[in-house]
Amino acid sequence: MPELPEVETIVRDLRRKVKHATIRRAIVCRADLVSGSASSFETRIADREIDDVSRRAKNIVIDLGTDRLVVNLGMTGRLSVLDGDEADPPYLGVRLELTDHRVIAYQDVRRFGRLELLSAKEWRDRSAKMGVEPLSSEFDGETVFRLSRERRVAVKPWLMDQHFIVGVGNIYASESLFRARLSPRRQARRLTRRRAADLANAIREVLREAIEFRGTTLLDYRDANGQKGDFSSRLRVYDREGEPCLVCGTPIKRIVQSGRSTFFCPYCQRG
DNA sequence: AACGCGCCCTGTCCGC
DNA sequence: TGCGGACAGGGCGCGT
Repeated sequence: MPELPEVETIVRDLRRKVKHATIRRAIVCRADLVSGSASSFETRIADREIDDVSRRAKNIVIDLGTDRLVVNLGMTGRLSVLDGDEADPPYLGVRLELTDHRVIAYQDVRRFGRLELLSAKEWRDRSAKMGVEPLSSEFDGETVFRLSRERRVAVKPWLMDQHFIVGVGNIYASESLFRARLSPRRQARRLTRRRAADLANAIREVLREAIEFRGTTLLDYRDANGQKGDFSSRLRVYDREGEPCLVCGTPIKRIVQSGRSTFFCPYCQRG
């Protein structure tokens, strides 16, 4: 479900709401969602203060001092702050009860998500192995050019491979390629420096705009307040099969690459 | 090594 | 109306 803009939206909400709050106790309702045993997870997280909330790739990182609670939302995970007197929401996986009686709730219909408790060092090592952040200052056309060398895979699945660039998933991969006027089927290694620069700019632009609009809700995504994202209506190709291209009017095409849907304009994206 | 594919799981929608 | 299949924002592990 959530790609970089959706995760970033949740992180900003959470930071504002629960930074410096203290977790009184954790209750694991679905043991398969947490790493290690449910009881050790509950024990380790009790009586911890939340020093900060941040994002790395598509992960929400809750800084608990010596430990990091790392939440990956999978396809349908939701993290929200509840008042505490309300009933448990559906598909509740984990409840983090705060000392001020609010509750951070993790819900997940499909249970592809994960909550992991790592030491600061374990998290640092994990983070060091991840790809480059597309909104960081080290990301530019040269980065895209360098990382794509010798990659025979098509550029669209390459964009979604978190070993190279993080945070871009199925929606924003299609949207970035449309803005850069690049064919999703082109081999990554065939990108010229010029095309790589166009793609880097398109990625940054679409991610920034999507964050401004608080992310894209197709079905399940909600922010930390339970609200939908507003970027859905700004999508130019994703989920628009058969509809006219907003630039040239050609019907948008859907193909399958690496088992995932790709949407593109066969006329504008010949390059 | 790099890449494609199946799988994890539940819900929804569409065609017959 | 009912049913089976396709599909859904992610990521891992397997085989080639």
